[in-house]
Amino acid sequence: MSIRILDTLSNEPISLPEPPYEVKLYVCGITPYAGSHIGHAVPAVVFDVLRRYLEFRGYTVRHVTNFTDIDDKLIDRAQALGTTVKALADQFSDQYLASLARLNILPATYYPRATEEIPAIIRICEGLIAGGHAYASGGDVYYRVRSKPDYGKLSGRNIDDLLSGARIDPTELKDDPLDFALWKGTKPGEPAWESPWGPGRPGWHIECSAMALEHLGEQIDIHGGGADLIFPHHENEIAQSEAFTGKPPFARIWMHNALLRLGAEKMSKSLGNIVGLDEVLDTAGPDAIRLFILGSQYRSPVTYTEEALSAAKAGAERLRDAAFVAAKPGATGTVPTETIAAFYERFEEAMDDDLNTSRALAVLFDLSREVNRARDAGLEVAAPQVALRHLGGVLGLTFALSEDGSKEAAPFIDLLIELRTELRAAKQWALADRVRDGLAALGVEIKDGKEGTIWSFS
RNA sequence: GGCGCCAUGGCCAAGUGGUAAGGCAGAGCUCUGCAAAAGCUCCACCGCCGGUUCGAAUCCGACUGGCGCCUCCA
Repeated sequence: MSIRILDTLSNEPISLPEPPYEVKLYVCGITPYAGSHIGHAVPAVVFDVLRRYLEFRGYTVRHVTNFTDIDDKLIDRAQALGTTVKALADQFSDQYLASLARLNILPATYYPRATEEIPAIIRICEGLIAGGHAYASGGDVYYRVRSKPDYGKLSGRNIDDLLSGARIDPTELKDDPLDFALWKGTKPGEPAWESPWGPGRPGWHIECSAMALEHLGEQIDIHGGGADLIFPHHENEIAQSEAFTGKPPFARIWMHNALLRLGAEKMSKSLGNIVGLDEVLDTAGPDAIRLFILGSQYRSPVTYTEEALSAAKAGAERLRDAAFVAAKPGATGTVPTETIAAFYERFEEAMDDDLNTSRALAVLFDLSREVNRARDAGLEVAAPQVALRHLGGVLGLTFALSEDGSKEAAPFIDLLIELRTELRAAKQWALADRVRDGLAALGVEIKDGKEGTIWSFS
């Protein structure tokens, strides 16, 4: 079977060409004007899993994710903080990438920045003007929404409905209130670049078209992002890209993840209901976050709650224990190859079906049970464990013990556990339990096994 | 107002025509100095009403409740 992804535009499952094939993947990135919240982890994890699964299935992936490092919010924020747009953007871009690394996200092949694509942006504006799809007005350049009849095809709207929406701010510089800015003439104090229309800066949507065109070509395979980008961002991207190249489709597949909610509402900076990504990373670790996100299919909205996260944390621990538990001493016999193969089949079947990570996760939990059963039955556990770690790796799970920076504590904890083991051997239960309870109070969990005692940070 | 989505056990979440995956929590048993972990067993008829069908959580219609986009947002 082949991988099928539901395309937002056609609402049909679309397959990619069979491998070997290089998948051209463009995922809309962030505007780095503030710290990241867990909502940002959703597309990062979803598209990371897409990438890992494609590679698992034999594809190579050219993955480009942009930083929109020039825009109104950045300008306002920089002025408020008395810093430069560039310094601000660099700070939050770096911070974002550091958080992604902690989440075990594979780095994109390339991370272009809007401010480094100005020549391409200008070239596209000129091309659109030449083709009659855009016009200069004042120091601005606007895309003419009515220049092609299919505007609105991605988000399922038509221009006249949009007009009746009445939240549009008509500007005298625009021929039509729905036309959007490709290039904005500069205002005093703003960063600006030279252009045929005078000094200015890119509008919001054009940078993505430019970067996709520059780094992936005129037609890409998968264009992804959060569902909130469907309109107007991706709608406008399609319009200007296809108008510019004259080669539809701009993207073979449009793939959008549902937004994370906090309580009943979506999490967003404007609502002020944000939970920082790094804080969650600190308390729950990367695997729990991934389990939490991948527990539902990417097009279903997930709701962030403490309970859901701690449930995911418990699940991550279960997987990790199974992935590394030791076989009984003197274990003989192994789990049949066919049994292992069946898990792979189920996993692939789930993932092929529009990245059904929820089902794929169920396979991993079943595989964990297989490991534990094999161990209890006195079998070798290496084979199912290798499979578990392999397939878990496709979902980007690290199986790492807690990533607490408490490594310095490890030797001391080991020493205490050694002492406790001796106390237990001497049947000094009260003292042994004091050690265990004391460690527990400090956040160190102990598990006694046949092969000795293991511990972890809870 | 326009476009669209969702409603499954205590919580989360798969499942789109044939009698409900998985996780968390809970109960019992086994194992164990105790505890934890692990294994086994148990725990739902799928928002409401009507319809189609031999048969529906799954299709159609109405209703109720919730959410998203239409404005910066991943």
